[in-house]
Amino acid sequence: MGITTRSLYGLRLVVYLMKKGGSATVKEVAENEGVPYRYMERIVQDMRKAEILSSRRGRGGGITLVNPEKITLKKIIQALDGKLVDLPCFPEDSSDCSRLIDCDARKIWLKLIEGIEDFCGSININNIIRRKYG
Amino acid sequence: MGITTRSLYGLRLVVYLMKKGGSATVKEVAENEGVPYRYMERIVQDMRKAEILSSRRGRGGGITLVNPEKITLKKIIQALDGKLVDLPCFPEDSSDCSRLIDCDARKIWLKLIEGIEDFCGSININNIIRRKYG
DNA sequence: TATAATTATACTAATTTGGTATGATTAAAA
DNA sequence: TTTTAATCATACCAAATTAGTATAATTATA
Repeated sequence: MGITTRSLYGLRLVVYLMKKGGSATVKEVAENEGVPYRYMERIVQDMRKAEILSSRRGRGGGITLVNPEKITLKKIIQALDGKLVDLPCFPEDSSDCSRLIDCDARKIWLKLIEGIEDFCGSININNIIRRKYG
Repeated sequence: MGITTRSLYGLRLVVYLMKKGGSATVKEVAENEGVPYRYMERIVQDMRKAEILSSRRGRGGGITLVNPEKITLKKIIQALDGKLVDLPCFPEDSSDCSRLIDCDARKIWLKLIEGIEDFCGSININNIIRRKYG
């Protein structure tokens, strides 16, 4: 289970903006966080689509966190990697994998996924940065 | 965070052997679990090195779980994928990533990893199969 | 009108994953 | 003692994913 650089950089972006307590340009964040600018641009776009942040175009524009106090690790990873955990045994599509019905192995994986989703959903970035918890 | 087919098949192997309650040949397991034989052979080798199972060569040989009651999801994934969760920000090597000292983002990732490791370590396959818990 | 920003999309390179292939080794049975 | 049935050790390859670049369009301000 690998953490991608997309999520890695996405979290850095969120932390950066929270600490700054306002807006910034993508360029500023990329430079300060050591992330390739073009790459960061694309990460920002996905986060905007997921409504983690909003943006303003044109000179003087930039990005702002939408609801800082509600951003969890789960949201960031889902926005950038699509799924939090990807189980490659052909889930909802059914048709494939004849073993699916009453597959004990699969039940164990689903248990794992549920646990990870709950846990990631409970990791509130703002609370951690503000030292409210943990 | 993707689950690999190696871990997927490794867990199937463990469940198969537990239900059978004894030994089997790699070929038997591969056929019954719908896994390519040569691939399963390599998975078995890594699990043997991790002492999840033992093997006997030659005609009449096969594989057996070593301590079925102690096998967790953590052990299986670590044996087959190396790390449970891989954080690509150059950890123990230090030298790389000048941001490392007091990096809040990294602390959050380490918190996640710790949580996942604890959780996976608590998922005991035998207990689940025997319906002792869960 | 120039400039500084985001947006959209296409492309490419590197790495990882998933799987094959080949041959050696071991041990039991014929 | 030879055949057969099993694991063991490596090397190889192809497909998919990930990481990152490139280009041009759009938007808004100065």
